[in-house]
Amino acid sequence: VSASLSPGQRRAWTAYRTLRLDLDARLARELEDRSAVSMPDVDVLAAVRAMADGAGTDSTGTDGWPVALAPDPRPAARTAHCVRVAALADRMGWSRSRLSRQLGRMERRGLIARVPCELDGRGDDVELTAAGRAALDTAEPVLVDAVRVHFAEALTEPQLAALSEICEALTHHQRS
Amino acid sequence: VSASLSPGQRRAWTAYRTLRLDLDARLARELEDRSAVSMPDVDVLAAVRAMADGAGTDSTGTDGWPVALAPDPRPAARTAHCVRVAALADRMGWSRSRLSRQLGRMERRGLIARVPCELDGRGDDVELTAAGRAALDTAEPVLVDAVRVHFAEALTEPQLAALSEICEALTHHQRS
DNA sequence: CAAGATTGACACTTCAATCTTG
DNA sequence: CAAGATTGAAGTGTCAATCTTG
Repeated sequence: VSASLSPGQRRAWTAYRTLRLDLDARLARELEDRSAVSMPDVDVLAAVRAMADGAGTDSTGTDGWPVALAPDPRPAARTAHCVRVAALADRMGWSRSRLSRQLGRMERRGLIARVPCELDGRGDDVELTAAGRAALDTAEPVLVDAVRVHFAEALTEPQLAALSEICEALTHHQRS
Repeated sequence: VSASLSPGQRRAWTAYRTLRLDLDARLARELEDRSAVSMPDVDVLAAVRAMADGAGTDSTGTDGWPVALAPDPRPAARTAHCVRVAALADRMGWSRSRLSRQLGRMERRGLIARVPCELDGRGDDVELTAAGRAALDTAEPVLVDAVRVHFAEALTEPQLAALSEICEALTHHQRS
């Protein structure tokens, strides 16, 4: 099977790919300019806070705040009250290796700490430092504003609904 | 300005972000499984071929084939008949540094060659090797098929049109 | 000095191998 | 040995120097 795409298909693919490149770069740039952290940093900080606090599988903060506007948390598996690396990785949909490296960089910068887990000597628990909490408090509104300005407010309600449906359909189609 | 997003806005953002992550990973994976090259490799190979052959600013191959399904080529600046790194970078919308590194990796793998430019001794011309051409010939249909299966054919004509308009609107909004 | 191009330092990501503890 | 977690090696990307030639 190898013909070309139709004009309509090609237009959509090009438009999607162009948007993806521009928008990601823009959001990352604004976040890094206006806060001390990067997108992956925010993902981790928010996920750690969510697991430490809220306990549950819930992806939404108590105040209606999205957990860092992250994508679907995968089916969560909680362990105890401490935040294990594997549980965090599963919840975020990240590989262990990826998370381990990200935690390493963040630990060096003082955003998180790894403390040996009492209950199970293999590996550590992850905790937010005061600096990590502060950084997250600064970064989250910056990120939400950027998403609002460069994405949400540029679309009408019907457009938002159409985009949601299309993206969800594609995601579902692909996972099937 | 810092309130939360509306439910519709949040749904759209989440759907978009989830799609972006899944789809990119899927396409990259299929390409790398079924060919000897990566997405950035294909971008470069196709852009070099397009500049070496077709000359013009045109982004579409003579046979109606998209140049690697790449995003908008930026306003092209051609120099001579040889492919200079800077011209290639501009055309692709890549930084020089990024392209230089990518070319370095590709040269090591024998996909492209850098030959000293006669007309202007600063820097080299980029050429496809036979292996590079072959790799591109293998990879392009693989990539198009993946885009068709995981993107284009999962959407109806009206959905394709709607998605194109939405993505184009966002891109335009952001560049303005 | 300008322009063409590369490099150093670092952030991010993946895969496969590894180390440690249960 | 299983599971928890990190690490080695390599690809990818950015910014700020840097080196070379015009």
